[in-house]
Amino acid sequence: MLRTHTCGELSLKDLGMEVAICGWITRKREFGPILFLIVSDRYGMTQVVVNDASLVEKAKKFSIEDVVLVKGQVIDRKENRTDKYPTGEIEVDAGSLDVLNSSRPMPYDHNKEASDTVKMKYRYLDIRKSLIRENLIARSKITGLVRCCLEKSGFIEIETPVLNKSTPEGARDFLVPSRIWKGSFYALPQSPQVFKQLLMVAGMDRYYQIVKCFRDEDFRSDRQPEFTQIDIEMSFVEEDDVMNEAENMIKKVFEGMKKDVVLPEKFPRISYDEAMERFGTDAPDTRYGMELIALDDIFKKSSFKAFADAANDSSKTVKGVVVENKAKEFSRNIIKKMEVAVQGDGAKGLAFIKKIDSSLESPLLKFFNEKELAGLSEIIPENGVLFIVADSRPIALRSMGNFRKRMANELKLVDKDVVAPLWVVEFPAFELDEEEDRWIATHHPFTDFDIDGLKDDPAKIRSRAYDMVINGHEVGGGSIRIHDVEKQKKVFSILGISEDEAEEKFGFLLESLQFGAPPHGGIAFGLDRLVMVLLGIDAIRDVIAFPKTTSASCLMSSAPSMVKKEQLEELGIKLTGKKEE
RNA sequence: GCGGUCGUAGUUAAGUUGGUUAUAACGCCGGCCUGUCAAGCCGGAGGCCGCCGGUUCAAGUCCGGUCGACCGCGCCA
Repeated sequence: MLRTHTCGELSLKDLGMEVAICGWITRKREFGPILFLIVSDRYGMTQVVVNDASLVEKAKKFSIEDVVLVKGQVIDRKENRTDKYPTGEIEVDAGSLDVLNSSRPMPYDHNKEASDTVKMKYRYLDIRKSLIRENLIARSKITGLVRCCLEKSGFIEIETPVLNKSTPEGARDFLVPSRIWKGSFYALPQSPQVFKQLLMVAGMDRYYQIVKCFRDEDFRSDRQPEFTQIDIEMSFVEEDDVMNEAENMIKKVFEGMKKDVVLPEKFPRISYDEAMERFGTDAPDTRYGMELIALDDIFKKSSFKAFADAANDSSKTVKGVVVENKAKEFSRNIIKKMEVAVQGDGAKGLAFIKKIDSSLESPLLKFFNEKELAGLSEIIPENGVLFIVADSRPIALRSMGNFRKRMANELKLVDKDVVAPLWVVEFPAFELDEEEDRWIATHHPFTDFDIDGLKDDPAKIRSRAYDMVINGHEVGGGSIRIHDVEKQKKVFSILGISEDEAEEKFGFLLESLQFGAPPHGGIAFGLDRLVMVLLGIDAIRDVIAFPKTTSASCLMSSAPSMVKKEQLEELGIKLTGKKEE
C-alpha cells in the first residue's frame, strides 16, 4: 500500500506518528511561505500543512483533484482546530509531496447544483464528490445483509442465463441478435421467472439470486431499463411460508441499516379490494390517515345528479377525503388548483364541503336535503374540508388516492422516521384489457389461484399473489406458482394464448411440470427501490452507479450507438429506419 | 406515443416592449499575501446564446421545426 492511513481516520491519538496518506486535493490555500492542502478520499478529509519553502513551491503547482501521496507527521492544530470535519483537530505536517496523477479542472462545480446532463457525463466524478458514493456504500451493505440472511436460512444463489428466450406477455423485451442463428434473437430476461421455477423442479428447494433484469419500456424517476431484483423461490410452501421468510429478511435488513427503527412483529395484511377502497391504490402509504370515505349511501337519493348517478351505478362511486383543520385556510384559488390536479387523473371535477362554526359551507349546499346534510355533518369535523369525486370506479379511486398522497406531502403529514410495511393480498388473477378485449394476467401467468366455482367469470378469481409495500412503495411481489400442467394450460387459454403458441413459447416449462414439479412459490424484491426506501431517496439514479437517462441512453459512454456495417452483416441484419447521422 | 418545464462562457444563472461591444458569480490563467476553514486582494483570458429554418432594416429575445435533459400520462405480466 502507498498509504498507511485513509483520510478519515487520523486523530489526536495519532499525534507524532509518521504517516502516508493518499487522496485527491479538494482545496488549496496559499499564504506565501505557508500553504494548506485538503486531501480527501471516500473515508474523509485531512488537512496537510506545508511549511518547507521548496515544498511550498512544489505544492503551488498542484491543481484541484490532483491525486497526491503525502508523507509527514501528525501534529496538533491547537488553536486552529475546526469541528467542520472529523479530523479537524489534527493536520499532517508535510515532509514530502508527490503527485501520483494530475487532474484537469473539474467540468462542473461539485459544491453547487449542476445539471443532470453534466453530472451524468462525468458520473465517476459525481460518485467521487457527492452523496451517491454513500448511497452505493449503503447499497453494498444492504446486499450483504440480504446474502447473509438468506444463506443462513439455507438458500443457495444460482445464476440463470442472461441470453434468454423471448416470451409473450409482460413488458417489451430487449433483443440480442444471434450470429450463429441468423434471423433469431435472444431476449434479455425481464426476470428469471421461468428459470427459478425450473430450479424448483430440479429439486434445488431454496434458491435466491441478486440479478439484473431488463424491460424495454419508458422510464421514470423510479424506473430504469436495467434494474436489480432479489429473486427468491422455495419448494413445498404456501403463502405464509414465503411471506414469513420475506418479512424476516426485510426486518434483518432494516435492523442492520437503521438501528433506531422498529418494524412490526407481523406485517399487516390487507386485500387488494380493501387497499383500493381505503387508499385508492394497491400500494398504500399507511404512515398517515386521510383514508378514502365511501359516500355512495349518503348520495343515493341526492338531487345533485352527478352524485346520485355515481352512487347508484355499480361501475361508479362517490369517494371523499376529509382534510382536517383547513376549512378557513383553503381559499377558492387553492381548491381550484387541487381540482386541476385531480382532473389530471381523469376526474371530471372536485367538489368540496367545509365546516366552519358547526355549519356547512359549499357551492353545492342547495342541492342537498336534510338527511344528506346530517350525514355530511357527521363526517366532517369542525374546520374540516370534505373533498369529493364522483366518477367511474377506477377514476374516482385513483384520483382520490393521488389526492390523498399529494395532500399528505403538501401538509407534511408524513413522519419520515416511521416505517410502515404491509402486505397486499387477494389480487384479482385476471383483468380485462379493454382495448384488446382479452384477459391479461394481473401478476404473471404462472400465478396459482383458486379456480373452484368461478369458471365463467375470470374477474372474480383471486390469485395466490402477495405484494410487500413499504411507505407506499411496492418493494416486492410474488406468488405461489401453478405446478399442475393442466391448470397452467388452462390459464394460457384464458389469456388467449393458443395451444400451439403456449407449446412454442413455454413448451419446456409445461414439459417440466410433468416430471414431478413440486408445489412452489417465491417472491422478488426490487433492490433499487428497496435501497431508495431505506435511504429515503426519490431518484432511482441516485442508488445506481452508472444509470441511464429517461430515454435509456448513457451520457457517459453514449450507449446505445450505431455499429459498423460489417457487424450488422455478420448478424444478417439490415436497417430500415436508421436515423440520419 | 402524448403533455409540461428547461437549454446563454468550463459551471450556475441574469439578459426589459426585438436595437451599441451579451452580464455576474464560481472555476481557470498570472501576481500579492505567515494559520486558512467556501481564505482574502489585484489583474487577465474565456461565447456557433442546443441545432435547422422563418419573420424583420435588425433575433439570445418573436414564429415553426428538430435534438437533448428532467418531470408526469399512456406503458411497465
